Amino acid sequence: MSRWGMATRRSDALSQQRIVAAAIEILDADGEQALTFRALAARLSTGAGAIYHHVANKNELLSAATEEVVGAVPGDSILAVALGLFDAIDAHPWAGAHLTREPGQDAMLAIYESLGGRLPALGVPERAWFDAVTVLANYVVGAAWQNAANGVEAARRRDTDRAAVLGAVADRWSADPERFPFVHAIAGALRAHDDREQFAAGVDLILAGILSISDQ
Amino acid sequence: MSRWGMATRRSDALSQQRIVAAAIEILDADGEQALTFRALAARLSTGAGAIYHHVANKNELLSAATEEVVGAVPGDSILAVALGLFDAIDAHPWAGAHLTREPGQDAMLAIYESLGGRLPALGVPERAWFDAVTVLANYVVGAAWQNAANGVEAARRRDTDRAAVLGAVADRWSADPERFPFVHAIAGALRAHDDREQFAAGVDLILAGILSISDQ
DNA sequence: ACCTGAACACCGTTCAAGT
DNA sequence: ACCTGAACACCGTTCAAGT
Repeated sequence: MSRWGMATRRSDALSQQRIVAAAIEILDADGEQALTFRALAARLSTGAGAIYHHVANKNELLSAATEEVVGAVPGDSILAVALGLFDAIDAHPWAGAHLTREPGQDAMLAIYESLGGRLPALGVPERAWFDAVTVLANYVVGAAWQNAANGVEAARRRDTDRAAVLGAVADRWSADPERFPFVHAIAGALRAHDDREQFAAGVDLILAGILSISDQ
Repeated sequence: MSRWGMATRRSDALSQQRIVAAAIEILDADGEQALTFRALAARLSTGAGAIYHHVANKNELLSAATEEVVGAVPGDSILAVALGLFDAIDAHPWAGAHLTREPGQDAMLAIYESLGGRLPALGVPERAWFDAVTVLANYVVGAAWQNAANGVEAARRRDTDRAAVLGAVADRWSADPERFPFVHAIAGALRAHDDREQFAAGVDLILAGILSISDQ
């Protein structure tokens, strides 16, 4: 064996990294239900059982894939980070689904850090940090996933775009003004709204609350 | 046949209502993964296929069960409604999981209505209603589900209580102060905190933001 | 040590056959 | 019309057997 024998190996040898990369390709191309160990093994030209030598189970695989696409979103401000997460979840809806399915996972840690890390510099007192970042993170992930789910729904119904999906939701919201007067009142705003802009307005509302609490 | 023949029938005849009630019993007793059509059919002394005459599929069944336990939470104020939802999701964690899995579902409509319906009386201008209720609903459902998931985790590890679970999370948050300085800084607050009280503080923060935006 | 792929123990859903 | 329960078309995961 040559002296670089160890370095070359089989060039297609399995690894966590290659498995997660292949999983992300499947998830992005065909959605969450397309990710099965059989499909993943086929794409990696191996057996389904081989994957278990590198990832413990499907949940860990999804967590690793989620960390890959939402970890370390850059941004100079809380709003910039929030919009970065919004875009990442819009591009990878399955990551939004996984983040909400497992609230305590490691990927959430990175989100807490990148959103909350800017609070001290804003002059927010330490006693408010925990509440502030909890509200921010829950809103950012929840609203981004809600938006991404609308995109998935629009893709599922091949004949409609995202505006049509929102219109359909607005119709449903308007359907029962007696039981749901408030929802009926905001249905128009839903129909007219721009997802990303509205998302940013929500972040601003929370920031206003944080600063208002801080002054007390 | 007697003249009350129609009214009596088989007393155990299937119906949406009975199926949903049985599903909730299974979900509350043994958790989400225990709800299978076979287990449900066994509890109802029928065949699995019979259920499909009354509910379209498992997703619809979960949606109906979720509406049952989080629909129409009473409360005089936004905080009271929010705490009612917190308690409902704490008592039925699977409902929290389902609400976050399907953001656009009907049960969410009721939540928007009960949380947002109090905004007009607070003097919040109509242009702020949509943002305000979106932030509120995402925080309430997200944070309540996060809390409930901690309870599920505590139950799963039979030897620990909820405080121990939070302590373990806090340990994880403290583990890497270089990469996660902010998370490290708030780990202490997590360990010490009271879930329900902290949840209420988050609602207050959002309400402060709503009122601050309203004054502009 | 890593890989293979058949086998196991399940699922949700369908559907011919019954009442 | 409603119910029955076997059958279908899958899953994630395990594990004996290979290299």
